[in-house]
Amino acid sequence: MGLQNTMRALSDPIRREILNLLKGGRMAAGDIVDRFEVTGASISRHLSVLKEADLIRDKREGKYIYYELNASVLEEILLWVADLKGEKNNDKEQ
Amino acid sequence: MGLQNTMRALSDPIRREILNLLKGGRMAAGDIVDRFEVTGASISRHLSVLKEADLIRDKREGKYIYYELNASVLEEILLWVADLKGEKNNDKEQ
DNA sequence: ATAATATTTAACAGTTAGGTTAAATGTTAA
DNA sequence: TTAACATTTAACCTAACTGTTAAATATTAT
Repeated sequence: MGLQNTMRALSDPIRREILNLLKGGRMAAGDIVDRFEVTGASISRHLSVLKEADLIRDKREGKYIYYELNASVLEEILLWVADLKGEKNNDKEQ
Repeated sequence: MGLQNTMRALSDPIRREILNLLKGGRMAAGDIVDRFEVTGASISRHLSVLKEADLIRDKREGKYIYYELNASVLEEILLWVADLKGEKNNDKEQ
């Protein structure tokens, strides 16, 4: 939970690309693996990082495990970034 | 440059906190150091990571080096996140 | 020029991250 | 039950990250 988990999860390009893929709908782990040059084990750990961050959800159906995007967590990032971009006044820190 | 640099820079909590501090206006490196428990050398490297990502700019004035926020880079993140949150249709990847 | 202050850079140590292969687990089908 | 398939977990290796202390650089003041 929390911004830290989310930011850390998003700091890896493969993980961001996985999220992009899932934007188009849920995918089985194996289909995700096929989109990358790294091993299934490696993707599996990326998926677990994304899951810990609650950026994706998984659901087993038979021998497949489907992953889907959970974009709601991204709201926190939007707020954080917007706040930073927001009122950029020139108050001096004391 | 690019999203990767930005995301990596934002993945560290100290660096995010530095950006938050700079939201209130520019600060000299030493004043930033005073806000954290780690050494000046450590903060200095955090600052250089943020600078590489173009999230901050620096300007020497006499013996002080002032850092200020460059929030414009954050636009890219907003776009990326918004896109991910956006049209979440249910097309299957082929 | 020397000293004092502000900040960065270098060298090193410990930890974390991401990749690989091999073994383990869960599910389906023969 | 055995085999085949899908996925994860474990063990291991290397590279990257973050922190420390000490040395280097830049500026100002004496």
